[in-house]
Amino acid sequence: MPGNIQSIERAAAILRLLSGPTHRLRVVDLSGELGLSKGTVHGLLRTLQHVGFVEQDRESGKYQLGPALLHMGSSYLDGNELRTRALNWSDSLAGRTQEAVRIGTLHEGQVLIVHHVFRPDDSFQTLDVGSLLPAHATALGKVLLAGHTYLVAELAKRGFASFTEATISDEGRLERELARVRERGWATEMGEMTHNQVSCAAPIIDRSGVTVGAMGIFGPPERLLTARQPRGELLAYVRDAARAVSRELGAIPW
Amino acid sequence: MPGNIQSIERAAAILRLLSGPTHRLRVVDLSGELGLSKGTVHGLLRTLQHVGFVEQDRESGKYQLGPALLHMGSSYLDGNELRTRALNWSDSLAGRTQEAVRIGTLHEGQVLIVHHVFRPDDSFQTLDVGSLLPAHATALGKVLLAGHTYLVAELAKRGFASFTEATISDEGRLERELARVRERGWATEMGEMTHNQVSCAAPIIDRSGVTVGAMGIFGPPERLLTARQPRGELLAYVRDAARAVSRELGAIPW
DNA sequence: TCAGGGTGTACGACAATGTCAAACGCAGTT
DNA sequence: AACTGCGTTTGACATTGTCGTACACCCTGA
Repeated sequence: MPGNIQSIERAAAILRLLSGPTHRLRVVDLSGELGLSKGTVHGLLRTLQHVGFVEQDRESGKYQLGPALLHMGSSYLDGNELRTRALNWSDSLAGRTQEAVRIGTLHEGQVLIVHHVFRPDDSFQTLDVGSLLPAHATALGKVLLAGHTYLVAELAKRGFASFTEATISDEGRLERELARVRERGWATEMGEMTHNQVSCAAPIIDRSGVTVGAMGIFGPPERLLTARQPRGELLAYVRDAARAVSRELGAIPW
Repeated sequence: MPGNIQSIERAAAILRLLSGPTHRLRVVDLSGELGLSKGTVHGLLRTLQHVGFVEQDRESGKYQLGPALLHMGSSYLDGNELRTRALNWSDSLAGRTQEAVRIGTLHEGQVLIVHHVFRPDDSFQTLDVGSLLPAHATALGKVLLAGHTYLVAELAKRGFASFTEATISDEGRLERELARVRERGWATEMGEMTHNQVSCAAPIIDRSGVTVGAMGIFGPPERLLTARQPRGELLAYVRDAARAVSRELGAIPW
């Protein structure tokens, strides 16, 4: 790997920090975190500001992400084949199941939500598109991990965070769970990330056979489950929809 | 303005091209467009790919935007004070008016949609968050331009595109329209961007008195208009909501 | 009112850094 | 089989970004 442009890598590191839990950071915070001199960070920030990637709060002097990123994020979605192909199918899946639908793909070992259809009722729901979810604690993530085995060992180094008492945070148990996912062709998750919230999902596969995404529904257990298992008809709808999208992507019907 | 880091500016230019109408571009397209050597562009792309800002379609070799941008875009929204403060008010505005609500801010002379609440019925609607709309052909844009007068002359240099026969594409007419917007405190738009689609909007003002955003509703004329003017009660709701958000931002009540 | 520590910002000098043009390998065409 | 187009790699040059220091500014507390 001959030469990566380091000023760009540093700029990206700054943006990554700014998209973390603290949305506004000072120059010294960034320079400390990155181990760079104040002046260097300031130069990077100035150009990032000039291109609209960051903006500065004139009162506090702190820096935050800029509007250009929002537009580029939505442009990414427009060009994303997975999402484009899945648009219709996810709508009809939501209609059939009467549940919220999400489509995710892997990004840095987490699940990036690229599409989200609200549950078709009038309840207030917040859009998850653009969110990063933990892979080991969501049905979408399990499906994706099942298709990219090498990742599990890598993620294990950082450890698997526990969100509820149901979270699978042991590598061995997770591996066994993923093996089941692979053989059955779908995954479930039972309150492993949020209490009173369960989900199931199936893989989306492209023409070369790799799992490029996952599609699933989520909601309260009393609606999705019978006898501690996903209701059969819901599961069938999910798997059918994911298979339909795969076929649109050029996968050989299976 | 001593020294902007040019590799970052060039990287940003690449990303801007990739977020244009053509979502997949080749190295030569980019190098031609930017006037840079193929090798340079390739180096930039490699680094951008490494940080997840672009990805390469392995079959065609073309480059497109990457998933990291999606996450950063949504992170921008999380940290955006305008949107955060407006969340509740836009929901209630949509409920009261039974119409779709949008909130926009200025970005590079256009209207960047930072929030969008669907019309509360079951019709299929596509999310506009992240979209860039022309400022001169939307009610949101007129409100924003009315608060940033200097921009009109600047935009006039590039010309005002015509979308329908109602579009105001003459600078003088637009200036007069904006003067009316300023004195009335709200703007309308009647099929000037899309046929059979009208909108009205009011300004959102921060503690220092500058117009930082605009909030409005849009929909078919038969629901929004009476006698070729926005229905009084809808307009009142819009203005009330925008004023409420302004107050949350610290603006002095007026 | 005046020091003090904190911040964001500007300025240089040095050399590490990114750039360019030319060459390579690999497709699909002709 | 030669050719044209692409993405990619290489290596030498000097442009470019980096670093430390120094400045201007805003708070805080005495």
